[in-house]
Amino acid sequence: MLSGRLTRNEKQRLMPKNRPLTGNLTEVAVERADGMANRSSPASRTAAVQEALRQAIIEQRLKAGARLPEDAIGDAFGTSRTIAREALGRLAVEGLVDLRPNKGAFVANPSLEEGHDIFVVRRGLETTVTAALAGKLSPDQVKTLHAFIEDEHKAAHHNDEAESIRLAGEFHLLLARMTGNVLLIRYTTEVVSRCSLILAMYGRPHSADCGVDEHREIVTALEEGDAAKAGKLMDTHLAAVAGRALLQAKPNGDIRDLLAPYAAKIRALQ
Amino acid sequence: MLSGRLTRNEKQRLMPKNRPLTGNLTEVAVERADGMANRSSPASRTAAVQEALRQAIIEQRLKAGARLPEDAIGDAFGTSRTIAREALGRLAVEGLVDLRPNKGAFVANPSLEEGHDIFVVRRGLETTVTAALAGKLSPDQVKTLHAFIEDEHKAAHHNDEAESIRLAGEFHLLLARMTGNVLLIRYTTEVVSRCSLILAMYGRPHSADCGVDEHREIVTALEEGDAAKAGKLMDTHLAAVAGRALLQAKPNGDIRDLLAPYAAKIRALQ
DNA sequence: CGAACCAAATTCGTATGCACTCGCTGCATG
DNA sequence: CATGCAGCGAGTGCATACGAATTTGGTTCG
Repeated sequence: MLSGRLTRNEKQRLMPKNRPLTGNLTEVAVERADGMANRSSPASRTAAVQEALRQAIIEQRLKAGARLPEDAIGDAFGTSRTIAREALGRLAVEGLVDLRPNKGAFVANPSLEEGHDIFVVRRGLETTVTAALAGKLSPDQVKTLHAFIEDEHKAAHHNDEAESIRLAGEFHLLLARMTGNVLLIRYTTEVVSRCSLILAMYGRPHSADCGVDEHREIVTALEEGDAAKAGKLMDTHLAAVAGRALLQAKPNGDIRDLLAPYAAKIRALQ
Repeated sequence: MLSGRLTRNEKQRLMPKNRPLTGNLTEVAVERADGMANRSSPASRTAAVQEALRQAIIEQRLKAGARLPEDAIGDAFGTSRTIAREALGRLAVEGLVDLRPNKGAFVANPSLEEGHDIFVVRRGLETTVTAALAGKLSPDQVKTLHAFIEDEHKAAHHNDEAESIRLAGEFHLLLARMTGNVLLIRYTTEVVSRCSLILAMYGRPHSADCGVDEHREIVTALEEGDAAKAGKLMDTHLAAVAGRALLQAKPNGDIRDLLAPYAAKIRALQ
């Protein structure tokens, strides 16, 4: 019964032309419609919308600071504002969306400073991950990790920046999931999402691929059961990623991008 | 216009007698009504309800596993289900509430295992806090901390267990807030909430007060700027708290409390 | 006497309507 | 020409209505 309703997407064509919505919401919705359908369980439309928006934000198809009106999202996904609102609320908790009372939702526009803070937390969390994992990986898990690193290597060679960032994030998530610690998984997922956004915003091009070898080293240390070494490697790895990314604003942005953070700051004040 | 509606509480008397609601929702609501009123800004009713429920859960006025029907909460607080639902959703994110699709919301009933996981994360986070704070405390902050520890000491002497647990949590929050790292503060707040619940559920009586001296030591190490020492102290402190708490189930619970976890496990299966 | 089935009640999931708030535009005024 | 302010439109905040799913209790049949 759910799948039938997703075809309602034609509604989007009569979306109000009111504002030059930076990223095209309808594209996102259409593309994701399949994803929602072939997901084995409906798992609540909210989750589907949330996931779609999350991807769109991380991939920067929805630009930082872009407005996210509830009805536009509802229309785009063929649901009511209720669903859209709920999804936005959850994304706000994740830190990918800014929710300003009586003003609406906006794609998060983290400053460099916030980015720094997030990386600090991430380093702490992932050090915990390595501590939990050192010497406790099953042979299967090790195999999975090595296979994954192989994929990363390939993506890096193809100079596919977006894919590299995504895979790098996935690697860290993979590690977190192997701990089996639900809370640790959730927090790690959140910070990785946010870091992906930050890297996409501020990272220099080709800054992600350097990490593959470091990933390999970390896995090796984990296999050896050397928690201290693994933790150290992870920490310096993340510090390196943060350092590469957060030194400066992305150089290839046009004026609007460069001004966006300042505009956001002003907006935040009022 | 809002305040008038809170008098609707008489509705509760005809609340269905279907289940022996472990904690009385209406008590919670009434008590909190003032809190909502004298809060300077309305600050959204959702937040108020969320806060009230959070307190109620941590103080175990709403017992673990208790049902939290949306209408009952709405009625109790004089709002609609919309608000109640939103608040429950946020609490679910915090881990204080279990949200089972199509079945409703329940007060979280963390198992010892989950408790262990949460403490693992907490140790990681708070180690990060100490790392961020070591040698960076202003004289004012140091003074604040010492004053706080003094309060803890007094509460411990009064054998006020609930207050001791609350203050112990507050101390850790105080530290986290001093980092100024928004994300770190949020995560720490969450884990401290959940740990409070777990301690209340599983902690042995008088197990909290032992921590005061350890708090003092941690602050001293932070003043000295010895990050390693402070981190170590924090880690062992939390390990000790966890150890004291999680060794066994609370002995003074009545039969229903003792059976609750098992009941929850069965319910979770189906 | 027990099991299976059906019906009623409860409660959730979702949509939608109304009111209020905020920001903007255009006009009047110093 | 700058400033203040009414009116207006967009969009959220909240309440409520309706359909669907799940549980409960009773009833019937083996």
